[in-house]
Amino acid sequence: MIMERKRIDCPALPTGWKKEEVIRKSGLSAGKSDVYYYSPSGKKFRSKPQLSRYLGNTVDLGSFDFRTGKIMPGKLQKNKQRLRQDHLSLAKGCKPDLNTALPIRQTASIFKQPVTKVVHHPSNKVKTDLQRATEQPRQLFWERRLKGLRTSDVTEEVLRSMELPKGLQTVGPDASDDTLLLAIASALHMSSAPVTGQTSQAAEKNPAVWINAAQPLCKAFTITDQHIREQEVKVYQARKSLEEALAADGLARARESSRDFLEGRTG
DNA sequence: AGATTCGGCGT
DNA sequence: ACGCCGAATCT
Repeated sequence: MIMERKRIDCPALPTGWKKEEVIRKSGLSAGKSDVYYYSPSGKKFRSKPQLSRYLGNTVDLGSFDFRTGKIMPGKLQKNKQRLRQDHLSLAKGCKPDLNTALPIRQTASIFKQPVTKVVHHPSNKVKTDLQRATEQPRQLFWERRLKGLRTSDVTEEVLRSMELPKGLQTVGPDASDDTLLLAIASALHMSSAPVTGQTSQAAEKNPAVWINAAQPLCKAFTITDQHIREQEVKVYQARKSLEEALAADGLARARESSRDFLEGRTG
């Protein structure tokens, strides 16, 4: 007997995502149901955290109800978020979860994502001035929050991290190279001003007092022609592998859609 | 091996 | 009461 096993389009998710509900037919929990989602590529998801990890920041699942598959506003958004990155998430083998453990703003985004400053006064008006992005107060040592973040691809495999040149060294309370890398990457995107590092000698002795918050927490550095030439090679190689990846992806998509067509499916 | 299915822990 | 995920079972 063929059970009704229909995968229905889920409008609350990006196009191509399907939802399925399976009724339990025996055991103590007979009559209850399980809900699954399928990505456009066919990967199965059986919980909201799993879905959330996969979609990352591309979709806000805050008010997404996994069981119904609909956005449910009014459903108060539980603050499941710990203020500190505590023992629980810092514990062995537990990778930080970009989506739930940290506010989106703290990622090294290519977009400016300023902190919103809310001041209570009836006569205040909302400013839409984009320029204010650069005027926002910045927390001293905010880079510490980048600690432990890892780049990973959609399959959650951790990608090989970049290595910084020897000449770059951290200043301040967090001495890890990982954080330094992220801090510098952020600095490059946050402002069009040159990234110089901390130029004050005093910053090294007493960072809390002398840090220039507009600059990443690294010692001042010098760029040589040799550095530039090396970087040019890296960029060339990166472009080449991107080109290859795009070509491979194009082929894969073409294959998949023709297969779907032959098997009478819809895309 | 991969998919399916139900149990049961934690909240 | 239910979300989530481990693991037994099925194909």
